[in-house]
Amino acid sequence: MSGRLMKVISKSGEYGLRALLYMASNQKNKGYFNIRDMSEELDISFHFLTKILQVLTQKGILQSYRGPNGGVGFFKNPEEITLSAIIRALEGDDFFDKCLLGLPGCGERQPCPMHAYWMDIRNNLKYEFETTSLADLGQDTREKQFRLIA
Amino acid sequence: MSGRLMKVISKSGEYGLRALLYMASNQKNKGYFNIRDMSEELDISFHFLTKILQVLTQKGILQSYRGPNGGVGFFKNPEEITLSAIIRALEGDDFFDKCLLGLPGCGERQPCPMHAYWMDIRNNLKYEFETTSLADLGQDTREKQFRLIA
DNA sequence: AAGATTAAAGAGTATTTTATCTTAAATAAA
DNA sequence: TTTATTTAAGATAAAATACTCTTTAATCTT
Ligand code: SF4
Ligand code: SF4
Repeated sequence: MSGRLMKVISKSGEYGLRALLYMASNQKNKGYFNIRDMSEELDISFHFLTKILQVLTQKGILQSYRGPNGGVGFFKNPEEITLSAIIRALEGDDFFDKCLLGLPGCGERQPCPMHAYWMDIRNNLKYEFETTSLADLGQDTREKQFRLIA
Repeated sequence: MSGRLMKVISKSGEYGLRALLYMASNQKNKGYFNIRDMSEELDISFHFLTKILQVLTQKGILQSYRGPNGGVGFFKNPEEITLSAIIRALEGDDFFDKCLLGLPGCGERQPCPMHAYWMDIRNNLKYEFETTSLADLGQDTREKQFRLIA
C-alpha cells in the first residue's frame, strides 16, 4: 500500500530497456556487447539479464553470438526499433491493446464508466510508443510533447 | 512474458476503484453499502474487498459503520473525491511523484535518456487524475480529451 | 583436437502480491 | 443482556514475479 512506484512495466521490461539504452549509447564499440560486463555496468543480475536479452533476441530485436568475444548486438538499427516493439516483446504482444485497469471480460459492448477516459490515455501512450525509436530516446533529440487541450 | 496486461494499478487499486464507482452510481440507496453484497455484485473476494475499503476509510474517503445494516459510505461527495486521491490512497501517496519506470536513485541531476519523455506523460496523467472526480467518471459527462500537438 | 569463453536453457529459490481464514470489536435488535 | 450482524485486524496460504544456480551448446583460440 506504500512504497510502491507508479510503474507501468515489469522488472524484465525495465532491465531490458535499460540494457538497450546502454547499448544504443555505446554503439561506437562495433562488436558484440558482453552480457557479463553489461550486467555489472547496469547492476543487474547476470543470469536475469541474460534471460531478458534472450527474449529480445528471439523477438528479432537483438542478435547473439556465443563463444569468446561473443555477446549481443542490435539486429536492426536503434533508429528502426520502436519503444512499442521493445515493450511488446518484454511485456506481451497485447500490452497496448488491453485495458489500463486490467479488467477482464469487458469492452466496447459493456464499457465501464472509465472506458472512454482510459481509451484516450491509452491511445495516446500507444501512439507515442509507436512513433518513438530507441535512438530518439538515447539522443534525447525529440521535440514532440504532450499537451492537454480543451 | 505474455498474457500480462497493461496495468498501471494493482489489484487493490482496481478493486477499490470498481467498488467506489459502483457506490457512486448506486447512491440513491441512502444508507451504508453492505460489503458482502458489494463483493458478490462485483465478484471480488469479500475479505479482500473489506481490507481495501478499510484503507479507503482510514484515508478519509469512506466512512464505515459496524453492526446490523452497517457498511461503508462516502465521507465526501463523489464530486469532491478525485481519482488522484483514490489512487494515492491505494497505491501509495507518492504514486504520481515517481518514475514511470520505477528506477531508483535517479532524478533531475542524473536523468536517464527517457526522463523528459516520461515526465511529459507523467505530468499529463497526474493532471488528469487530479482534475477528474469520481462523479465525473460515474456519469461519463466529462468533455476533456487528450490530444497530441506539434 | 582440446580447452576456454560465452550465450541458451531449464530447474530451483526467494520475495512480493493477492487472496483466504480466523478471531475480535462494534452496533443493533430482541 | 443476549444474540445476530457487520466491519476491523491479524495470521496464514496460494499465486505471481523476480532472481539464482546448474547444465548444455556454440564458438573461438591454441
Ligand atoms: S470498460 Fe472499463 S475496465 Fe473495460 S476495457 Fe474499458 S476502461 Fe477497461
Ligand atoms: S531519469 Fe529516467 S529512470 Fe530516472 S526518473 Fe527520470 S525517467 Fe525515470
